[in-house]
Amino acid sequence: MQNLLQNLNPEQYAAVTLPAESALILAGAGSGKTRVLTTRIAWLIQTGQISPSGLMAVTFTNKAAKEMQARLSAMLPINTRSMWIGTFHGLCNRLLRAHFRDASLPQTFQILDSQDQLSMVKRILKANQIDDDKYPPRNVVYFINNAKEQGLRAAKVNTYDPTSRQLAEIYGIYEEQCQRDGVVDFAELLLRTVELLASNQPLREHYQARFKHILVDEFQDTNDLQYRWIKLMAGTQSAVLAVGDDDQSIYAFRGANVGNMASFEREFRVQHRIKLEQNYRSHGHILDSANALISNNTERLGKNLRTDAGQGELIRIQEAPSDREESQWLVEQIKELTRQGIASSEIAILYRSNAQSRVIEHALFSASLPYKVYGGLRFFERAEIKHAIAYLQLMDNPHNDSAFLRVMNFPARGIGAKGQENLQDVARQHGLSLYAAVPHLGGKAGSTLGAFVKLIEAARFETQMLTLPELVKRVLEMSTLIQHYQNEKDGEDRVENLEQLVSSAAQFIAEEGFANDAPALMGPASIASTNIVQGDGVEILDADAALNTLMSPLSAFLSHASLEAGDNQAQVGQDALQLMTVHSAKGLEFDAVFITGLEEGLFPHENSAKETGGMEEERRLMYVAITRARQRLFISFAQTRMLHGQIRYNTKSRFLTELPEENVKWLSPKVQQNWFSSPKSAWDADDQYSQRSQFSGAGSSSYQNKVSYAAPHNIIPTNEDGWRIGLSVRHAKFGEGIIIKLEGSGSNCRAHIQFYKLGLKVLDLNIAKLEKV
DNA sequence: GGAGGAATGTTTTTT
DNA sequence: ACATTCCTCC
Repeated sequence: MQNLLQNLNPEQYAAVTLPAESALILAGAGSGKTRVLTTRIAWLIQTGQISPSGLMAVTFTNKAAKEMQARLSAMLPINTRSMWIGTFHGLCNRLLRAHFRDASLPQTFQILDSQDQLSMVKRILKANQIDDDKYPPRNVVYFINNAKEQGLRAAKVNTYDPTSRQLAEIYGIYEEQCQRDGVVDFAELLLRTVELLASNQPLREHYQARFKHILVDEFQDTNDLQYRWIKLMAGTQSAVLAVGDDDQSIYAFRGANVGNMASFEREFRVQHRIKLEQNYRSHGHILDSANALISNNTERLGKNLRTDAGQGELIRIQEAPSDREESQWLVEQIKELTRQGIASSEIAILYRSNAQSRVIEHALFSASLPYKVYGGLRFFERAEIKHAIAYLQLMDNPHNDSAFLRVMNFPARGIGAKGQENLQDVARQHGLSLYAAVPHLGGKAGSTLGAFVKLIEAARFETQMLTLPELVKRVLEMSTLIQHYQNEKDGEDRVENLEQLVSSAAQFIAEEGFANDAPALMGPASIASTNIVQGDGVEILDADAALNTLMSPLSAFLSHASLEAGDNQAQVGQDALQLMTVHSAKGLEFDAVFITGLEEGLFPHENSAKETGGMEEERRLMYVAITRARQRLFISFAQTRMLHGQIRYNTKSRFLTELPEENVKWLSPKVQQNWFSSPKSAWDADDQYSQRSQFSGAGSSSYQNKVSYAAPHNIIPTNEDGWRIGLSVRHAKFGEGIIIKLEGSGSNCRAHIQFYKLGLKVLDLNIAKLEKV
């Protein structure tokens, strides 16, 4: 035990050895959060305060869950597979499998991923002749997921106008369809579990009594439904350890509610709040900058990182005339870092949006610098894999319409759009699944579809006793998927992926502890034997959490395919530069980090201004970006950038002005764009006018650094008609103002103009009569 | 059923 | 600019 607690700093030690009461750990970036979480678990077990089955640890990503299991295994000789360590969705999946009857689900219910959910909504809109211009499928999906995250069923959704009534109606049809198909979407996994626990007292009390300790990672990212689930699992007796960092909350856009941290402290009567502020990652200049930047946010619980690592290097800031030159500069800097002996894989290039990667990739490619882009298509999201999975889903549940639709005519077997529509009509009339409706269909479509149904039935019969890898292999053969791709030009990769599916099935069986010869379709006998019937007749499962005790190998594999879409990350080990969005960089760290595109409108993103709290979230995003760096941090921006086929003229990000001057070094001339680059600049303040007038002259203002640089005219670009950012203009109606952004060119050129009296307007330069002042 | 052209929509993302 | 999806025509 002494080993476990060795080398913890006082705050970490305090967190690890907290009494069995609820607590909030504010864990700053690089403060050893995962270490505290895993050591806490190990300490609780080793000191005999809890058995491995008496605690639950929840994360957001599979990666984090696996990391926790791996570190725990290294600390204690225990089987972590049977422990309740997993993602919100993974653990809910397990609960619903164990209590499928109480949750009114078929035992082999399947999980709809986002793609499937969207196609299902599209299908419903079509079948009910709802105008998808008025109700775009994406919005409908958003509406449904949102309602579910509020815990609202279709019948309970607030409707206040015809549009919301229609949306609620679609939601209702969607619910019915899912139930009939035996499928649940991601939000449903959570909602179903919450409803199950809320309505089933014995079950709820059972789990509340069982899990004396609940640990939640990245608590700032929880949404309302996830928070409700934690409350239901905890009851009043369990000790909940919430670990999070409000300054790293960057997922409000997908429903995360930082407010859950405050609610947690209040509702769980938290007596222990521990701040982990000692940073083990970054050098001083980097950390000071991060601290200074984030102090501009008002909504904070308050935290300041410190380091013993020394000040280190200054942060380098580069201004480039264009995005291409920014990338060129990147190449030079990276070559220099490589010369200094920094491994490429220890260098990250971060950007706010994926669209920015193209020009960077181009420059890196031309310079023959190897790189990896994170965030592409993942293994189980590839079309050929989705097709194979659909066939596998039909083995377990042929009434899954989503799966049926995906492959009933793939590979093509002559079932046209007409036939498909007829089948859907017949199915709707009889209230049947597509599969069950086939015998009611006549004509040519009836016989071709009949053949397809026979194929599925034959496959189901033939594979009954096969193991999972055998079953996958056989289904690939019978479906002729592999054949189809072999005949297709450029199909080699797809064939390879399909073959890899067989090996990933074999690997899965081994990792999850299924018997090598277990029939894929057969549920484990242990489900029945571990169900204990309590006095009041409610079945309570008290098995471990291992998949092999809850599901058939096939069911488990299909869950795995939906819940862990596979790696979207570059291969580790290979020495290549790491390209990714700031969002995907969260949780990672690198020796050297480049943050690119620090421009108003891009970072902070222009869309963020529309959302309440949007600017603060952008600033947290910048905070996350800065704190990824261990030793070297570079920040760059470009005056012009190609975006959506148009040249955009942007000004430097306000975040740059929020970094303390003593921590940064400007590599390029600092351009005088002061009139609008300061976030606090007030347009109606008189002294702003005088600053503006300094622009046309070449001198530096007091606002500037001591050093004076080249005249800004050389740097700020002028477009073909002589318009440029910073130009003062007069409009007959709006009065005087200043151009802060230019979009497009030629006959399609607009200017964003900040008028002193009337504020921001966007004017078409070919229409508006503007006078240069 | 597939090729080729038009229309469309582009912040961030996990499960 | 560019990818994806939709639509039309053979």
